[in-house]
Amino acid sequence: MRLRKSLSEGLSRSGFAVDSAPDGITGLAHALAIDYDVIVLDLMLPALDGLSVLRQLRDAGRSCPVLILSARDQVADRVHGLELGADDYLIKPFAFDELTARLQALVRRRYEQRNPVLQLGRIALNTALHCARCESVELPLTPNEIALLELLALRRGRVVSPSSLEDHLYAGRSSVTRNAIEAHVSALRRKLRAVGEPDLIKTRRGFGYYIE
Amino acid sequence: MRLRKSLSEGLSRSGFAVDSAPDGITGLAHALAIDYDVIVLDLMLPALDGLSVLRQLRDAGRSCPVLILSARDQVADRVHGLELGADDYLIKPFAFDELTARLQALVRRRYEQRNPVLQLGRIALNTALHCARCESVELPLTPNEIALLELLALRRGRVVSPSSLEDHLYAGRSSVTRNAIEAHVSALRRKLRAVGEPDLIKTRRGFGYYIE
DNA sequence: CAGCAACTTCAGCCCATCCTCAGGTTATCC
DNA sequence: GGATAACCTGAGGATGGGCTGAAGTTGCTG
Repeated sequence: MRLRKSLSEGLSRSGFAVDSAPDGITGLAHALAIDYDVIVLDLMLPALDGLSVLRQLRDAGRSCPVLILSARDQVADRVHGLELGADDYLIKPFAFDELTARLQALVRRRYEQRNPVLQLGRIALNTALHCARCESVELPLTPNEIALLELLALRRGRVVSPSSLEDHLYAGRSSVTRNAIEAHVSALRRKLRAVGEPDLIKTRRGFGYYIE
Repeated sequence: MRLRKSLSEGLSRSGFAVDSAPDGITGLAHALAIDYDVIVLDLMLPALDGLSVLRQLRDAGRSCPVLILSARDQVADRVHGLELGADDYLIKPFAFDELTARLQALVRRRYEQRNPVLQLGRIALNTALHCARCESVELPLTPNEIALLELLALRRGRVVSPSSLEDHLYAGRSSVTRNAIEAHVSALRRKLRAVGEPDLIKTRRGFGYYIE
């Protein structure tokens, strides 16, 4: 309980957008519903234990990176977790900095594995460096604009709904106006237009935005 | 008992084509014989309990999406169900809308995972991009028209009632004239006619619309 | 504390989209 | 074959979704 809350707050402060769940079933449901960048999974969970959550996640074909938290004496479980496809583990108690470092490594590795550079028309989007270049000149994008562009790029070929974009930009934290997303899209388009890519981000009325 | 009947009727009214079975053995037999889009499985069943049904279904190599219905105090069973490969669960009592929403999600996920493009005659309907093409030229469809076409396409081979279409287009929100649907169908047909597919959407007088 | 950058909200505009109406057309039933 | 109900469709006014510039807010930095 206390651990969950303090982790949540600490990670938020460190710049992660955090969603947290009180038990295994809820957590699994979230993990199946949302494509998280990384999952921190405590092996000691109410309702559905961590290993089962992990197994079902993998059985569902989800490759999302998972970091396991385990007690010092849960050696067997930890090993089992790694066999089931966990990507890293940490033994409680741990230094908070250690956790953020590992998580960043996992997130980075994930995007790099998928090839960190996505080519979108004349725009080269580097998801590892979080920057976009047009013929090797860097676009001056803000964090939200980059995040938006990455979300659309990683799901290109699909329409992404504004509410889904909200979820990923804000992780359910604040409740913002629907217009916030529109404003960011607008700003992003202006900057794309300035380098001669006016039609990269398209609108599908009534559904959302998409690329390609 | 009562639950089964009312579920059956409610789901039919919501546009699902429903088969129901009074006990586990019958249900399992149906599930093995027919490749359903989705299965709603109550854990409390006569003759053969839900978990056994699920296990045998999975043992037979069937990957059909399964949604479990369980009582609030059946936590262990629910967990077990998820371990056995159920895709979602709902705790009784539940809101009916919640059920239809989950079922829609399961059905859609299934189709989209396979292939987001449905071929309807010469029309290629992309459910991920929410657009329709005829020999690579895009049809200028409005959101409601696309939604309509997708609903009919996902249930092709079956007649879909106007009230079911209403439910899905408006999510129960507003109450519109019955004519609204007719108007949209009309507009959709006109656009299909323009590309040489005049008879894609057919009318079954007194029941509704269908494709193929 | 001032300055600045990023973010969110506000307000207004534009126009695609919707719904309804009214009248025409087609199927069904006796 | 006529009556009736179900369905079709074009037109037009109302709606509201989406875009954008500008103003207000927050939070960081020096």
